[in-house]
Amino acid sequence: MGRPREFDMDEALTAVREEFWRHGYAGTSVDRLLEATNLGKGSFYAAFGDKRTLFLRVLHEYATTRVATMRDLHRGSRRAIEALRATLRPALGPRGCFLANCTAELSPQDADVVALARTTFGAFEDIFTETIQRAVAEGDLPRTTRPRALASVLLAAKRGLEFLGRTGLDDAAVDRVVRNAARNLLGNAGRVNRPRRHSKE
Amino acid sequence: MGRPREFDMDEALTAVREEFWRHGYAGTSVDRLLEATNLGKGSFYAAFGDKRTLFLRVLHEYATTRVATMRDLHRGSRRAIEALRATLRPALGPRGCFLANCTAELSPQDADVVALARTTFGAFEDIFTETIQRAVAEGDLPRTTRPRALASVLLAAKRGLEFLGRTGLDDAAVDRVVRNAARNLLGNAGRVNRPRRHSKE
DNA sequence: GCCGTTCTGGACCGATTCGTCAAGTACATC
DNA sequence: GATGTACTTGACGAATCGGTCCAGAACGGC
Repeated sequence: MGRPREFDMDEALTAVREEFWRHGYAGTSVDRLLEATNLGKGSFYAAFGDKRTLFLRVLHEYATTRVATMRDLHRGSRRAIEALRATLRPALGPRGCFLANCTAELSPQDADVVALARTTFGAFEDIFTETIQRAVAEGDLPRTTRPRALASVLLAAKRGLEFLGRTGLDDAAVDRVVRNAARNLLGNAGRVNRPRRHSKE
Repeated sequence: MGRPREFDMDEALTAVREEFWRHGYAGTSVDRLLEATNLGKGSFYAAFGDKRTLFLRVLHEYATTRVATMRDLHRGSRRAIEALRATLRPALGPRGCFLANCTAELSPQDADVVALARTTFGAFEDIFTETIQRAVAEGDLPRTTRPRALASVLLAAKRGLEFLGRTGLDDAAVDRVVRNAARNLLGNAGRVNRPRRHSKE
């Protein structure tokens, strides 16, 4: 009943997320969103409500898919230790994590964003903990490992590594740090396909 | 010659930094800055130039004093390992690091901020490297330690820990992660005043 | 006391901000 | 094909944006 909408909802939401991701919340004007989605003002406000509501919506969607992806990657891994190593490597490119960026921008003034960040990264920690327990069972981490403790450190390291990627550090440099972090935190057990390098560093 | 300015320059710059810190670059209006500094528009623009120039100025000042403070703390420490442990503990409260926040907000669009971030955190890494070498010499880190590699990981961990503090995690929880990180990365050598804890965790 | 210089406060500017609203349009149902 | 319903387009509004400008005020040098 009624006139069907002409635009693809998912496409529009993706475009919106991309804009907020690139320019931050305050730095993204509604006009820019209209341009990115090819929507008129009426359609926009009818479909999404105001700017902040839409922002929280795409941020929530982003967070839940990130958690789901992470869970799949960990549960689906053949060896737990491999999932942990892969997790350390930031795969998001120079834009960093959408949620982390928004938290950095808005944390002093937006309790909703902070709450979302906490539950999301808390979920990450839970997933890590589970995988670490499995890695211990599989003999790739020492029996003395305290899963939750290591998981929290792993989470912090991951966040820090992702940040370093945003300071204009080239991929090779970031990758070096990632490998160092992996060695320090996860040891060398179960390491496969380690390239033989003879760099001075 | 001429009329002397009525306001205290340092006070004004501090107030400006505080506003940018709390609300981000895009989220801080000039009017807000006027209110925070108690300045008229004429005085403001005459003294500081435009918004972006002022922003970069306080950001630069922040970065250089952070580096200087860090250097003093490390060079002035009696035992190198103590400085490293202390560094891991985020001392900035829930607002996080001003420069890191700005980098997260502006990195895709402001090359100047990115450049400042890189040199600043690069300087941190240099300082860490120096201290780690000292810690090795003092027998608090194993001789097999690769200083630069550990320094980069330490930097990433520090940044990550600081971020966790922004997700509304209470201080006790953050502190637990800090201790875990310290144990994983720095070992237990030279540990003093370790509180005896018997928590379940 | 006079003058040149610098600072101050606020009026003012055009552009942009987020959001509303009304008039028109395209479809489903009957 | 008439009707009702939802979507589309863009004009419009009040508020705010960053920034300019000017008249007046407060000082140092003479």
